[in-house]
Amino acid sequence: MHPKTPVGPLNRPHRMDLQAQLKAAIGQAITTIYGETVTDITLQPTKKEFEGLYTFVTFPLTKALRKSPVEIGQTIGQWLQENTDVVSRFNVVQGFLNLSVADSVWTDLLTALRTETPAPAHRGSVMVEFSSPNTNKPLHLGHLRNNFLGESVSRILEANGFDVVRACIVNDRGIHICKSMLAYQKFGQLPDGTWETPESAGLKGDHLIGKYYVLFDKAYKAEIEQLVTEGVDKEKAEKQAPLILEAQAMLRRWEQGDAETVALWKQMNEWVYAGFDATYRKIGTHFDKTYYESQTYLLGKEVVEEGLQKGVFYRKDDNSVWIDLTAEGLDQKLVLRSDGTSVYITQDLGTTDLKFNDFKNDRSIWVVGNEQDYHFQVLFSIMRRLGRPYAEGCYHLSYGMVDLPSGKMKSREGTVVDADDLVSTVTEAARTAADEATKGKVDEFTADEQDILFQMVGLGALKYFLLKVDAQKRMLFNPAESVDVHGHTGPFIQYTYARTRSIMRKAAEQGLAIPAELPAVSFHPSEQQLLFLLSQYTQRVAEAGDDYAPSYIAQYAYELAKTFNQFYADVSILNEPDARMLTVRLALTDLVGQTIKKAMGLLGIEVPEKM
RNA sequence: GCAUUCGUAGCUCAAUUGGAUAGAGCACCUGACUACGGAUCAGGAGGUUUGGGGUUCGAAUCCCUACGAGUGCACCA
Repeated sequence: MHPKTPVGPLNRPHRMDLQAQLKAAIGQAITTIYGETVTDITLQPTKKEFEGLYTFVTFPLTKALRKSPVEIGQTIGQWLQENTDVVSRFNVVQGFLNLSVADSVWTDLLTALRTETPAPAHRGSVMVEFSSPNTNKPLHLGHLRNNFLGESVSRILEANGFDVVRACIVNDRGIHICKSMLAYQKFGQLPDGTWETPESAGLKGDHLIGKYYVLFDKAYKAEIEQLVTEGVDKEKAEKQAPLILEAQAMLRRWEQGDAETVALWKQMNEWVYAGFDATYRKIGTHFDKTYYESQTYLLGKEVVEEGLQKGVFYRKDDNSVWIDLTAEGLDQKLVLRSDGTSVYITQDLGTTDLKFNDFKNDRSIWVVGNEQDYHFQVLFSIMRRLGRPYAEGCYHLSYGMVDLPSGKMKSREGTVVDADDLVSTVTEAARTAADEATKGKVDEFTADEQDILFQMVGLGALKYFLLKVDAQKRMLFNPAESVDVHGHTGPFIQYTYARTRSIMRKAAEQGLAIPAELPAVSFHPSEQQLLFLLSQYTQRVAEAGDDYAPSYIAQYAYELAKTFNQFYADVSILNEPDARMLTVRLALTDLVGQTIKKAMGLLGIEVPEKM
């Protein structure tokens, strides 16, 4: 919190923090005029249709001061104008006091924003778990939303002073992998007697394994159908089909460590991981730590034991172990089966302990879809009941499903959008868009440079499309809109960045330099708007960190780009005859470019020098 | 049925966390010194914020209720 500081030319809050300056001034005005102390003064940006930058709402003061909202506004406004050098003008509309800021303050602000980049205070460490793929099929659109969110939140937290451990828990065991393995055993041999590999098939490893998963499903369905025509009812048929029995048998062999089964499992997983790695590299994410469920699925039983001793859990007559969470508004929940084997939550209890023991993080975040909201409520409640000191630092970053215009994505119906295919599609769309742009700079690029650019722009479009929406909301993925480069899109922001860079290059060619201390000028409204947005960057990053919300940053980056383009249309930069004005506008342009780059960086989106 | 999330322009999303006449983009019209980069900008049209109550000086936001949608309610993961 900012200490109460006298307002005046000699001593006032930091010049970078315009809001704090104004708040302090208003606080002092109220104290001086009315003899009252108001602790939380809130300001809001002034609506566009009124003159002013920040608005102070006086309605809440009417009771304490026993004056009309208008009178309070007039009095405070008058005082601020006369007694501070921050407020240059003011107007009052009902209970709204609109304050305009003096040019000198703007100059100070721009200077400070350009020269002072305070590093965030160290806030501790956090683990962000995301992606969490299954090893039986390639990544799809849903994973992309998850990955982009996880990567972006990681970067936002780093910007807020956290050390981040990116963690991935791979679901590499279970019946679904056995299905792929079994199909491979049955159908993987080629006519020449050799066995199919990613190389011989010309497929990424994850896609090859996905292919066999589909083959299993087809053959399995055929068996069910056959049984049904023989008069078996469907439910029974699903359980009796030879293929599913074989897959279950294979899972048992795997659990017993059967050499041949484990060897096949390892081989197939290697292929899958190679495929995943390629995708992760392409979309620009990596993990500091990967946990494999094959190594963690037996964890958690000692936690159950501990819970029983502490009386947090109880054992039923049939030997199963439960926890009663009705006091928290939840249900009774099974934590260990009657045969002593684990359920999903048992494993998570163990894995959570493992994660905190491994890295001693202050916080831990799970980026997992909202169908698991209840699971995480239960998990965190149990951790609190067990007295885990880290329980309060646990957070489920829950996100909504991605729908297609045709409806839900369903792997069984083949409506899943494949991640690799999608990346290729958006990259090609960027190429097409560049062809259509009348004044793009891609002609200056080599073929390789173009490939890099189109991937950057395509991924920019895709990432921005998925990140601009509030994570918790279910969203509609419209393929046509996701590759759009106009309007509220990633490429629009990338374009704006390229524009700022183009101007800065030209300025450098002309030998124009920007001095550390900027000359005094009078600011155009669109310049004030830009400066205002620039001054809010740090705060928006902090809010995005507090709420784990990349969408805040996405919205901000768009606003900034849009405002810059307005500014660009309103005034001349390099053609400005007044040298002082030109200098200030260059400084603004430069700062906008840097800020766009930083903001997009927090989203995991790169920006090009030219496009 | 119970729990939970959500419902804003034709469509996709915002709304500084309770503030002014609810804002952007797409789509649709109209315009911008052959351009400091037109992948841009300006303007027009488009709304009973699902309906109905309540709290408040003030509600898209908080409470209640009805309707509609998603998700979860396995000794699956």
